[in-house]
Amino acid sequence: MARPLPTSSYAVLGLLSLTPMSGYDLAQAVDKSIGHFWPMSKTQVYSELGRLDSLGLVEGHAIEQERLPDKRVFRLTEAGSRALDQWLDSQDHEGPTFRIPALVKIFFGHRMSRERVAQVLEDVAGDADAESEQLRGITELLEQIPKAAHPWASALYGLRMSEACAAWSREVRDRLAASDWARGHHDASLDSELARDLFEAAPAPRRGRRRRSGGPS
Amino acid sequence: MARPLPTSSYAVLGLLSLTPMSGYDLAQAVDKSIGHFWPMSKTQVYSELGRLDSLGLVEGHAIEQERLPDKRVFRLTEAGSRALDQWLDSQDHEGPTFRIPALVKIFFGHRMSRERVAQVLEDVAGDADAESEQLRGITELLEQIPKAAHPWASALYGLRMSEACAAWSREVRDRLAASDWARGHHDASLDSELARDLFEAAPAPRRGRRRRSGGPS
DNA sequence: GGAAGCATGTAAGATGTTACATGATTAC
DNA sequence: GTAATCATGTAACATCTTACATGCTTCC
Repeated sequence: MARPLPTSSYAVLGLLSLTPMSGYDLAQAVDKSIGHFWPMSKTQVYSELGRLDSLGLVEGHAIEQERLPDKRVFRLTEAGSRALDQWLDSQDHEGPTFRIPALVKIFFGHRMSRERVAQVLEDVAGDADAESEQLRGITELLEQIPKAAHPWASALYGLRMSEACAAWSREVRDRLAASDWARGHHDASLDSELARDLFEAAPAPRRGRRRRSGGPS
Repeated sequence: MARPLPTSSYAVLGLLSLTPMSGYDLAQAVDKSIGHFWPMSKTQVYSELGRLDSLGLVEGHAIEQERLPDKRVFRLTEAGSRALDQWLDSQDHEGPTFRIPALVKIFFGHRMSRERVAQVLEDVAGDADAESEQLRGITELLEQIPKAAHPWASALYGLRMSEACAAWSREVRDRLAASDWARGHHDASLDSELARDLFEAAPAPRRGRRRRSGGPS
């Protein structure tokens, strides 16, 4: 058993399990479904398809089209279907990752003016509100469709997260405004003394692949 | 003006702005501070240092050590300091990305048994609770340190998110258990009919670099 | 009738991770 | 006294993105 496939492979297998699609269609489908919590670019979809094809997990049929470029429509093979179910059943998946540049800015907020920090927080809240609104629509729509329970659950996740994000932003804004904390900007020297302590304080969360399904001891 | 630097570069600049460090120290510092919302591997830190050095934004001094390998301690240059402040001030940053394999599994929950779905949700909640507990400690600690307002805000973000994640997991669990939704498993055929509609329903959220600061029209 | 967009992809390059190397030091 | 860990990195590789190619079609 070689290195396990990355999550992106299973994402593609999963979408193809719903209906056969071309690479282009797949990329669209990603953006409109799992893209909220597992983004993939168009080209990455194509290279996943290449790999899965060479592994025999999907197979593609060329289809000629009028006034459009020919396309290859891919569908799961038996092996692909099994691989997908095995992954769904296993606990051996990558850990989640969150990458939020705005938070990096906030972390170094002592180098910014109060106003600038407030503005970054505002932006975060604004983005989160927009996302919330969008996801609220999707969630409500999916809620009506009895068969769409799992897509609904996924969409709700995004909704709850963006709500929490907006709430956090406002909580911090109020807290910073209310307290004396926010005074003492451009006082990096003291902060750098503090730095050592901070780095000691926080345990290191390790990410990456987790929960390896232990074979027989 | 060449291609703008990736967020990771500024993350390194930011940490070096607190205190000069070796690559090894930096990697530790990342894990214990911004790693929660901007993870970087050790090796990536080194390659960022290489780039920043060649750009003249940081400079390293070799230091010999007894019974330990020599190290190079890096610090910001004037240009590096300016680059950092400029980034903090700008609105031209990458968008956030969330990659959550467990959610991909949930999305394809129709291929799993009810029990298995419940277990995945449980796992998510468990992980979130563990993360919450850790971050609660950090947050409370930082709350006491007047100068640590911004690190506090960042930690609080992680805390609020993991709380929301755990809450979501339980909300979905209850909802799935209560409703008739969860029946009709292994009924992928209907779901695949549905698939088209789903893909139509959801607007495509585009990610990547945003808010380009518009130059003069 | 030129510009923008759709429907397909491919090629090149940047970003990020896992595995390896090495000598000292500490833990059992 | 061997195994694990620390403190430094480097080399090799996998993942993901941005830019390009191409012919049709729709918009103004």
